[in-house]
Parts: sequence; structure tokens; C-alpha cells
Amino acid sequence: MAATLHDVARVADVSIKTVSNVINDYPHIRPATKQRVLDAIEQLGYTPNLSARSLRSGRTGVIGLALPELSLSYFAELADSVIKAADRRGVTVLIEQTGGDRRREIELLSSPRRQLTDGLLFSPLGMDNADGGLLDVGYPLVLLGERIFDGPTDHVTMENVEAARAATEHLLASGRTRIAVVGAHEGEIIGSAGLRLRGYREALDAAGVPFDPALLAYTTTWHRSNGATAMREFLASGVQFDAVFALNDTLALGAMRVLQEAGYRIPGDVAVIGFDNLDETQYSLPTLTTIDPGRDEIADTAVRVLLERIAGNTGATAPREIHARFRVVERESTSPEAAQPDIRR
Amino acid sequence: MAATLHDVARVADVSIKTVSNVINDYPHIRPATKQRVLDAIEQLGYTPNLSARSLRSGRTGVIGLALPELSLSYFAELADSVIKAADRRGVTVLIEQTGGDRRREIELLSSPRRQLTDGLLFSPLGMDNADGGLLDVGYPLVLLGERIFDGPTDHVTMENVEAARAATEHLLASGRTRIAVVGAHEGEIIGSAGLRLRGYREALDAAGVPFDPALLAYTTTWHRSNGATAMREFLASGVQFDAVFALNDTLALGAMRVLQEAGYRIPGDVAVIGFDNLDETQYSLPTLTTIDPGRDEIADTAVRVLLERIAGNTGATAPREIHARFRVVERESTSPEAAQPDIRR
DNA sequence: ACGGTTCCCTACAACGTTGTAATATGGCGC
DNA sequence: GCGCCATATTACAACGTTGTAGGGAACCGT
Repeated sequence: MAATLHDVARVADVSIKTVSNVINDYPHIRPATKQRVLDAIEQLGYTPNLSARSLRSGRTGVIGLALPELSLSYFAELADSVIKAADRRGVTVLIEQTGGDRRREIELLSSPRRQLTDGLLFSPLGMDNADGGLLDVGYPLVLLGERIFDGPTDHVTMENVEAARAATEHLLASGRTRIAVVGAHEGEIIGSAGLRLRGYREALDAAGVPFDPALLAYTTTWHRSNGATAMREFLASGVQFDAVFALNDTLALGAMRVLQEAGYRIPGDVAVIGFDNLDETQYSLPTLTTIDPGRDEIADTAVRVLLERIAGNTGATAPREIHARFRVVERESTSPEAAQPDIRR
Repeated sequence: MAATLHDVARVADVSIKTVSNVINDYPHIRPATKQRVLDAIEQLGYTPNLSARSLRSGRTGVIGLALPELSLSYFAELADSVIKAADRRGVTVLIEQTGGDRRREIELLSSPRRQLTDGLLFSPLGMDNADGGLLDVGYPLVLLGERIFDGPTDHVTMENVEAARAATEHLLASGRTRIAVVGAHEGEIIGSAGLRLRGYREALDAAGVPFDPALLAYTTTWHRSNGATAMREFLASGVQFDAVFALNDTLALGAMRVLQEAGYRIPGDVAVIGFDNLDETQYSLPTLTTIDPGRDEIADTAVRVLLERIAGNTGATAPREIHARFRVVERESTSPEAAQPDIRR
């Protein structure tokens, strides 16, 4: 039913290859012929069959984006940025959710579905640095996030250590010295939790503030509920603290909720800083000071780098590691007088 | 480089068609032959070429999901549910963002990209009921949301009027009579805003409470910022109210923020109810009473119905309209003693 | 021993596109 | 009028798969 090159060729009275040439902007075509073909295309409402094209050319015009879950706000906002970046470059995005499960992540790397895409943006959560070798797949792959470093592929990420250090310094600068950490992962060195914790310790060391393991709250995942639970346990434990560094915003929001439920004023009694700069942190009560990790920059760079690999003009260039710039976004949860341009406009 | 049916056939010493038959579970194959083929597949690491398969069969195993933006939390959570539902049925989801723009929505319906998918789940925001005819496309399409009714396609949606009525009744039951509405759309009859407003009016009428147009705040979109701005204008206008019905949760969260900034206690001075039951409404301060629209049910039904249409076994069945069940989720923003199981667990 | 049926397997064509190589046409210099 | 080059167009094969049609072999009943 849908028109094919054959149909167009018949109507325009040329060979199918000429129609193909017109569509692909092949230079040597007489203007009159070209016009006839274009008219025929118009008349029949022809659109190229992408399956056939991709069978023939090996390209689909689709890139994959594998991430844990869209219901985690950070990944929803990241996906939004990636889709927009891809759109600007004329490619479509196919999303795969791994649930952060290592087995599913590994499976996905060699799933036949992979063939529907020209390359993959991959944000692992369950795999770790030791699994880096599994990333040596036969297709263009760009890594996102903090689980794996020194892998065989390009890697776009944020300045975790430096940003976490800046966050901690921000709290220290306001005179807080008992800074609780919410969301640590037991024994993790590499990974968002491990790296951010390292930045925290660097800042403490630089300021000469002693590190107290009792101030670390461990959570398995980083949902709002984990932040709430961790904070409830903190309060029950009786450990004293005057600030909270939540390793991401959703943890911070869950923790703030519990703190206030328990009667603490923020930032009066406890200052809170998060990480990710989610949209909702501009509207929480209080608004949340956080780290803007440069999500748009990450997404745009990742898509660009992936498309370069797909185009193949980077050849066998060594894997690149690219870090986006971050900045501290100061809001009410660390300073009551903080400017709130987003709320007041 | 990747192995093909030919390679497998050569290794197993059978025809390519036999290999194809093994893969597609054709019944009449001798166990010995089958095993030889399976061994060859294993040995070569063969995976079927999906482009070729889809060229030949016309099926891709991918469904499209077109929605306004993943950065709108409702759609992120919906996409999550849709992807999980699709996954359970073995299909992949390709996401298109329309930005809620009518022109892009219409373009998308006939975009060549469409061919990468077997069917489309479409949640329009810019198109309206008058555009219903444009949905008469030549491929399986299932409509989501409230913009278009009586279109030529299956439609999965929520009980907007009834749910909004229940929300309003919930506020009325606690003795509130001056109920402000945040997020109305000027002149809209059909659409989430129009329908929910209708439910609001029905509840008022049934309770004998007069309708006051001064209590309606209009917004163009439904971001947190719109809720904040609308509430700021409300407060500036001096109109008296003792409750707020925000037409979705993000509006409610933005409005709550501004109300509290201005010194109002929730629910003491003003009760607030939202719509969507986003995860974050369990952790806001106060937690937000809202309508659970049955998102998982909507997603699962929509995917099921779409796959039925794709399989073609529903034939030329008349378009179906399917409504998910809703429920009122009572939290602190309307009643200080509300159970908060999510927070306390 | 014979025709019919079932089982197992194969050859071939087709899906719609694009790359390669070849052919037809015209202009130009000599 | 001939050879040469650039331009404009075409025939053909191929990408990897699956549907159709059909051909042997084995088995059945007679």
C-alpha cells in the first residue's frame, strides 16, 4: 500500500535508481528530471522504507539510551536532555530500562535489539569497574555516569569528586562541622557514591575537620524513600549533626521531609545540600541548595561523541574521558537569605 | 562480520531456510538437525538481523511512545510504566517528545520515523478534538490522555470528571467552600483542564456551593513554576479561599511552596489537593493529598490494546474507549492526621 | 508393489533500498 | 568525422530474512 521507489519511478518515468539519486542528493541530475521525480514523490506521498534502507546501509538513524529507570527523576531529566540533543542532530532515541540490575545491563550489551540502533549511550548502575572489559563490544558505545572508568570506550561524566568537595566546602564555609552524609555505599570506591564521598573527605581534610564514620548513612538505592529512612535512623541513633550532604537530590528531599517532621528547622538547625539540581528542588520547602552537574552539557556531548564514533571519522582514536562543568546552586536550605530567582520571577 | 543465516547454514550443513525454520520454531524438523543448527548458532554467536527481518515481515518489535516531555514528572512516570509494560510483552519503546506543540504532533503522525515502529501510543497536548480526523492514519494507533475524544482510534484514559469531582468532594467534606482552582485553561471543554474543571463544578453544584469565577487561576502549562506564579497572583488579588484544587501535582507543589512562603499553614489555613500521585507527593512538606489516576493500569492497557491492533486479531473492531480506575489518596495537605504509611515505614 | 499421506528439507523469489559498473547523450577540440 | 571527457541515466546485484511451492524419503493401508 505504501508507495515504493518503484511506484515513484513508474510515475516519473525514470529508473528507480534515479529516484534514489534524487532523494540522496546525487549531483548529476537534470533539473527537469529532478522536478518530475519530486512531483511524483509528492503525488504519491512517498516516504522511504527505513527497514530497507537500514538493511542496505547498515544505519538506522536511531541511538539507544540505556538507563536504570525513568521514574528516578535524575534519569528522566537526563533522558529529556538526550532526546533533545539527538533531535537537534536528526536522530531518534530508543530507551531501555535496566532497573540498575547488573545482569540485565550485561545482557543488554549483546541483545539483538541492539541492532535497531547505530550506537548506545549507556548509563550503568549495577556493573562496576571490574566489568569494564564487557564494554568492549563491536559497536559504537559511549558510557555515562560513574560506575566504570578506564573502560575501552568514550566516557562522559561529571566532576564528582570536585563537585562533592565544593558542596562540602559550601557547608563548612557557613561554620558547619558535623556534616552527615546520606546515601553512602559500603566499601564503594568508584561510583557516584564512592567518588562523592571522597570529595567530602577531601574537603574535611583540607579544613582540618575530623572525619566521623558515625555521620555516614548507607542506603542501597537513591530514592526519596531511602533518604527518609536514613534520616529517621540518624535521628533515632542520637548522633549530633548540623548539616546534611545528601549524595543526590531525591535523598535530600526525603531527608528534609523527615527532619522537618521531627521539628528541625532548615537551615536554622540543620543545613542541607543535595546533588543533581532537579527541577523540583526549586519548589521544595525550603528550596534545596544543590550541585548543578551540567546535565545538558553531558547529554549534548555524549550524543555528539557517539555520533562521531558512528560516523567513524574518529577512527581508532583512543577512548576519551570528558567531564562536564558543575556549579553550586545556592538556595534556602543552606542560607535563608539565598536569592531565589526561580521562585520570585 | 556478524554471522548470518548463510554462515549458520554452511556450518550446520543445511539450507538457510532450515536455519530460519529452527529459529522460528517451525514444527517439522528432525531433532538431530535442529541440534546441529542450534550448535552452529551457538558457535557463531548468530543473532538475527532485525532490519532484514522487519523488511521481510513488516514488523519491527518496537512501539513508539509520543509524549510532550519527560521532564514533566507525570510523563516520566508514565513512560516508565509503559516501558515496563512493553518489556513484559517483549517489545521495545521508542520515545518521541513533541513538546506539546500541535504542529510537531501532527508532523509526527506522518513522519517517516514512524516506520521504525509497529504502532504508536500517542499522548497529544497541542492537538484538540477538532483535529481528531488527523488520527485516521494507516497504522495501529492508541490514544492516551484527554485532548481528543471520539477519534477513530482506541483510547485509554482516566476518569477525569469523576476523579475531579471526588477531589472536590473531598475538600467540601472537610467544610471548605471557597475552593480555588489552579491550572484552568481558558474556554477549554475537552482536555484534562476542561474535564477536571467540569468535575469541580459538578461537585460544587451537587453540594449547593456557588461557583465563583474569581477562584479560577489560568495557566498555559502545568509546570511547578506555573503553580507558583498562579498562587502568587491569587494572593496579590486578595480573593479569599480556604482550599486549592490544583489540576495536577506539579501545579500543587508550586502553589504550596508559595502559600507557605507567604505564611499560610497547610492544611490549617488552606487545604490543597493535587492530581497524578507523583512519587514526590509522598515527601513534600506537607505530603500532598492527590488523585491516583491508575497510571500502571493505563500503561498496561494501552500497550495491550496496541499490540492487539498490531496483531490484527481485533480486525475492524470499532474504536474502544477504556477508562482506568482512580482513587483519592489522602495525605497531610488536606488532613493533618492522615496516615502516612510511605513516610513512616 | 502401489498410491497416498506425512515428514523433513530445499530452491527460489521477494521485501525496498543503495553501491557498482556500465551505457547513452552531448559538447568540444582537432 | 573521430576520439575524449563530462554529464545524465540505467541495469544489476546485494543487504539478510521469510513465504511459497515443491521434491524426495519414509511410512501407511491395501
